[in-house]
Amino acid sequence: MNKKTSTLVGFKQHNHGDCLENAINTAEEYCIKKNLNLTPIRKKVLELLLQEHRALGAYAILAMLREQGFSNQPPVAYRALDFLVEHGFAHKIEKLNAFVACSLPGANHSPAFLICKKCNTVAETQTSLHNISFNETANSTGFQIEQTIMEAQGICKSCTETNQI
Amino acid sequence: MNKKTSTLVGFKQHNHGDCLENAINTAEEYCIKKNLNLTPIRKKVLELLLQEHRALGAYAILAMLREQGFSNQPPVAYRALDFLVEHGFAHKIEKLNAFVACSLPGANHSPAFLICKKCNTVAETQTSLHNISFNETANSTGFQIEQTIMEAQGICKSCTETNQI
DNA sequence: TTTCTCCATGTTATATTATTACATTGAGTG
DNA sequence: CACTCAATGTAATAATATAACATGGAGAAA
Repeated sequence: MNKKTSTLVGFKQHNHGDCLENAINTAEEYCIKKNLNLTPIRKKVLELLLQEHRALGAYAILAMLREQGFSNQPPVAYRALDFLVEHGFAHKIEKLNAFVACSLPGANHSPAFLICKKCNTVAETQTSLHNISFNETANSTGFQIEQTIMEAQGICKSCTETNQI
Repeated sequence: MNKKTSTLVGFKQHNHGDCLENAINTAEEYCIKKNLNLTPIRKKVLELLLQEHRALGAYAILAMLREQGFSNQPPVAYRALDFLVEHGFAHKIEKLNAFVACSLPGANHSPAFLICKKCNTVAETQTSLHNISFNETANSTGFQIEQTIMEAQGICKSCTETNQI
């Protein structure tokens, strides 16, 4: 397999402070360019998600918002999440009914996720090739794919190693 | 693409009565062989699912069970569904929080689903090849995949054609 | 037979996730 | 100024899922 067809983020070491700041800056620039309104709530939710490489449930986010002085009715979180997902700043992990910040903003989006059952870390990969045969299967029957969900659950390297010690 | 790498069921014509009866028979034989207990409730839920090529929510199933005289508390449906999913007779469609009968029982299971947004039909395909690059991406980072979810949403051929007329 | 065990089911209650509906605010426009 | 529209505030409720404990009944063990 050609290594260039896939990128992995989330089970690697990286400078998390930079990671967060870069992502926020990128989002802000993108919103200005696209005339989108990255309001305080939306930005805060994005920050909360970026602080983790785990999926957060809407109600976990809601609790954090309350701590920051925002209103804590469910629609507050869901609206912000809807905005972030709609514009590619975050993704919903269907298996967990929870949300992660996008690790590869700006990229053509057909992401796939690796979800560790032990530590709940979620890694995002790109799926340029993964989907080809799936798409072709679909197209050959006349089915027009609009959105694809790919999520794998298992155990990440770090948890496997920890377990073996 | 090699057509043999994927099979599609659900957007094709077929004799539904036979389909249902065959599936039930297959399930019964399989359960005898594996010493599994296909109780009346479990069998009824499987029948209900087989009558559709759509995903049914647990509460829709529950309502149908009640009509048939079964108890209608949520655990009744969820337990039966758990059994069916665990043994490969049904699948959960995460995107819909709903369940479909397995279209390819006995097959090595790494299914992928095509979900029509218009008619809600769910087609099951096999993913022998689809997953290879995903698996390799995962493995190359030491992630051990236990289960993979692949679901595509879009418009099926029949709905596309209907729309155009 | 009696008792034991275990699986399946019955039942109550509650947890978790998500949406509907309507009111309010506030920035930008005509 | 008042209109509009997007964003937010708020209350209520819908939809999905599970925990916890009680009951029943088949088959094994005594």
